[in-house]
Amino acid sequence: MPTILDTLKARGLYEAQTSPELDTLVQQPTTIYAGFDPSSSSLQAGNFVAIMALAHCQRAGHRVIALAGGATGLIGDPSGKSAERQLLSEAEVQQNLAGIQENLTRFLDFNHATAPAKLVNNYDWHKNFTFITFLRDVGKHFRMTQMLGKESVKKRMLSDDGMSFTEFCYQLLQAYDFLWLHEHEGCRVQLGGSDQWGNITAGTELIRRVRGAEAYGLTLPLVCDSQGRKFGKSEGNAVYLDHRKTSYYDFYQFFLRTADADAARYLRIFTFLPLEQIAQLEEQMNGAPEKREAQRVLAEEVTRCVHGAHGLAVAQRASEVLFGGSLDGLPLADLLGIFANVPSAELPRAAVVGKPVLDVVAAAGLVASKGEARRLAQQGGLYLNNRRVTDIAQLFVADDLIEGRVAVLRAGKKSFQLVKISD
RNA sequence: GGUGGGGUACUCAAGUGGUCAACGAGGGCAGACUGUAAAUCUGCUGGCUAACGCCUCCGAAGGUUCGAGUCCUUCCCCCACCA
Repeated sequence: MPTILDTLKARGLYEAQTSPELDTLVQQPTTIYAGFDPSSSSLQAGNFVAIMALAHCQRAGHRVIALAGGATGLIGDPSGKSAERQLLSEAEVQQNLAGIQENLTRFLDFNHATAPAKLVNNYDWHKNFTFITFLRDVGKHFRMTQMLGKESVKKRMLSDDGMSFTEFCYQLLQAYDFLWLHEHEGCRVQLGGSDQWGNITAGTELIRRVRGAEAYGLTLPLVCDSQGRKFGKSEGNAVYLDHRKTSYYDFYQFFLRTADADAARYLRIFTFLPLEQIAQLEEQMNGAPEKREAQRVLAEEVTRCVHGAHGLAVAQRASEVLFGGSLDGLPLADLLGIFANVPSAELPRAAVVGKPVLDVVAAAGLVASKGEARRLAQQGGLYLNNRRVTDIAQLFVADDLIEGRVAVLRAGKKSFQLVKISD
C-alpha cells in the first residue's frame, strides 16, 4: 500500500523531509498542516503546489489543517524574499483571509465524514501574547546562532538590504504555530514550500524542547517552467484563484499556453488524473504536439477544479470565439457573456464616437498612454473588433459599436478589453 | 554616536558640469515564423505630439552655475566596521 509520501513523490510533489521516521508515521492517519500567507486577497497559482499536496493528504486519509496566517501576515515572512516586505494593515489582512478561505474550499473537504479539513487562523492565538510573555515562553527556547544560521536570514544579512528585527523574528512565530497546533490539534506534520525549510525546522525543534515530542516537516519543490521561471505568472501578473482577480478565461488560457516541455509535469502536479492517463497524454503529445491535447486536458482539469463546470464552460466558449476570428454577426448578448470576465471600461458616448481610435484605446485602459497606443498600432498589434487598425489617425465611428453599445479592443494576440457605452 | 560605502527608470547597472529621456544587460510589449508551444529574427519600452518640438525625471529639499544625475549644504533611508 503506497503511503502519501509515495504518492507525492510519484507526482513531483516532494522535495525533502526532516526525518526518515516520517515514513513510518504516515502509514497511519495523522494530522498534517500547511500555512497560507494572506498577503493578497486570493491565493495564487503559486500556492497551488501546497494546496494540491494538502488535498492529496486528505484523500489519503489524513486529517489536514490549513492555517491562514492572520498574525504572521502582519509581520511578513522573509523566506525567499530579497528585500524587506511592506507591512499590511490589520484590515487588509482580515479582508485577505476571507478570500483565502473561500479559495481553499474548492480543494479541501471541510465536511468530510471522518476527517474533515480544518481552517485555523494563527491570529487567534498570537493576539493574546504580550511581548514579554512571548519572549519568556517562546524566545527563550531559541539560540541566536541557529536563528542566524537560517538561510532566509543569512541571505539577507549578506545582501545590501539587510533585515529588520521584525522579519528576523518571523521564524519564532511560525515555530510557535506548529507548537500550538501540536498541543491543541495533535498535529505532527507541517507541509510547505522548500523555502519554508528553516521555519519548519524551527517548529520541530521548539516542539522537541517544549514537549519532548517528535514532529516532522515535509517540503515541496519550487515549481518552475522549463525556462526556469517561477510558475504562476502570466504576462508578469500573478494568476489568482479568484475569478474576480483573474478571469475564468485568463485562468484557462494560462494553463492552455503551457509549453510542451512542462505539460506532463504540470498534469502530475496540478491535476488528480491517474498517472497512467497522464503517461498516455504525454505519448499523444509527443506524436502530435500541434494538437496540444495535454495542454487542453490540463487547462480543463484545473479550471474545472477551481472554477467548476460553469467557469470552465465560460472560459472555453470565450476561447473559441476569441481565437475564431471575426466577431461579425455575433449577438450582443453572447458577446457580453463571453467577455463577462474580461476587463471592460465604461465610457460616455461622447468620449468614443468621433474620437481617434488611439484615444479610445488609451481611455479604456487597454494600454497606459496614447503614446503606447500609437506604438502598438504602428507595429500592427492593435485591433478593433478583431480588425487590425493600420491608420493611427483612424477615427472611431458609430458603426464600430456592436448594436450601438460595445466594441472589442485587442492588443496583440491575447490581450482583450471591452468598451461599453455608459449612456 | 563615530568612520567609510551607497540610494539612477520594472530589475540589475553605467554615467562624475553641457553632445543625458539618461550606455549596457535582463525583463516586458508588439511584429514575422509556428501549433494560442519552444527556439530564432526585427522593432518598441517616461508623458503630450503626424512630426519639429515641448514637458517631467536620477532618495528629499534648498543652493552654486548661462547650464547639474554630475559640484555645495541640510535632511531621510540602506549597508559595513568601530563605539
